[in-house]
Amino acid sequence: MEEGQVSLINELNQGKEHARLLCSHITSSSHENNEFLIEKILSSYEKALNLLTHSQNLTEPNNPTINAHHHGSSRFEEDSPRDVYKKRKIMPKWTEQVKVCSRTGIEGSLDDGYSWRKYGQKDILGAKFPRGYYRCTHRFLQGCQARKQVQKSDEDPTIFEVTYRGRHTCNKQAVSSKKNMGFGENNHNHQNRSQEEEEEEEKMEQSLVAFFTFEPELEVKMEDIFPTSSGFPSTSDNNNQFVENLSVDFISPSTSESNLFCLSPCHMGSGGLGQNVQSSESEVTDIVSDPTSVTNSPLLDLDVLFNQQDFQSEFPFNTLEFFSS
DNA sequence: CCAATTTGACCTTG
DNA sequence: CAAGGTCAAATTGG
Repeated sequence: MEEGQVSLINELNQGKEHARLLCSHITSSSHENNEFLIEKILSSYEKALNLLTHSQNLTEPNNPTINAHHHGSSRFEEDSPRDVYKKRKIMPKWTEQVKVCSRTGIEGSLDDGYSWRKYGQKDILGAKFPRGYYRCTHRFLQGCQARKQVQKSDEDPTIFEVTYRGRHTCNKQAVSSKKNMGFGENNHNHQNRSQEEEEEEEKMEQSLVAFFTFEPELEVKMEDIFPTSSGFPSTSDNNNQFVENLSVDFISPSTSESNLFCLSPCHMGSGGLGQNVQSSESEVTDIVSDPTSVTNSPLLDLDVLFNQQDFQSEFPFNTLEFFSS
């Protein structure tokens, strides 16, 4: 898919998400929260409209993760030892920007409910922080090929860009270990930091707790955004587990003033381009099928409205022509 | 003692 | 050839 289309769909999806969040919080939440969400919704649709208006020039210069190459390579025979590299091409790949809010220290994490094992780390040219490479813990037990890369954002150190590759084929969405949340960067290139600082950061990071599985409503949303996503499991098992693991501070009203925004995955990135989905042709059919996402939002009207236009990440037709003609 | 992480070497890709 | 991605031996940690 073309970059502009990705941007457009992301914007629309984002608007949809904010609207839905607003639906579920509009009765209970504070006034400011509602206002914030409304602003985000307006901004998303504004950007979407701009994208449509300037449809000739849709490139997003500042997002290196968008490289929607569709290698049509349909030839991969036997697994030679070095087929690892071939497989890269045909695996579905999507990027998620995760914000770890740190105002109170514990408001989110990169734990997505799966257990990952780190297998590498690289300094990336032009990036302040190294990139961590993770694979599914059950790769050898069950041959699960899922992998992810985690990179701390240059501008905002509370934002992590998580790129998933391949889906989980393992049954066990085994207990996620607190240590495997993806804070991969270590400090071999930050010599100027004091030991105290490093220890402080480590403490903070280890105390972060899962949020993707915290709010039942959110799980449904994540599946709407990532129809193919196995990265955000929604078993109630996991849910209970994480709730049990939450610290009292986190749940208590005294610190919950703005949990709403931290629970929401932030799709930021310049130009409003944050979350994007790419996939190889072999996966497209999987993505476009399964329109059966049902939520039990209190405001059914709005929900239905948005679900009717459930903007898929991969359209079976030319999106821009469809919208602009 | 076993499992996870670290880290430099090695490999692929553009 | 340089940059990114993976491997695997050494190290760390529970």
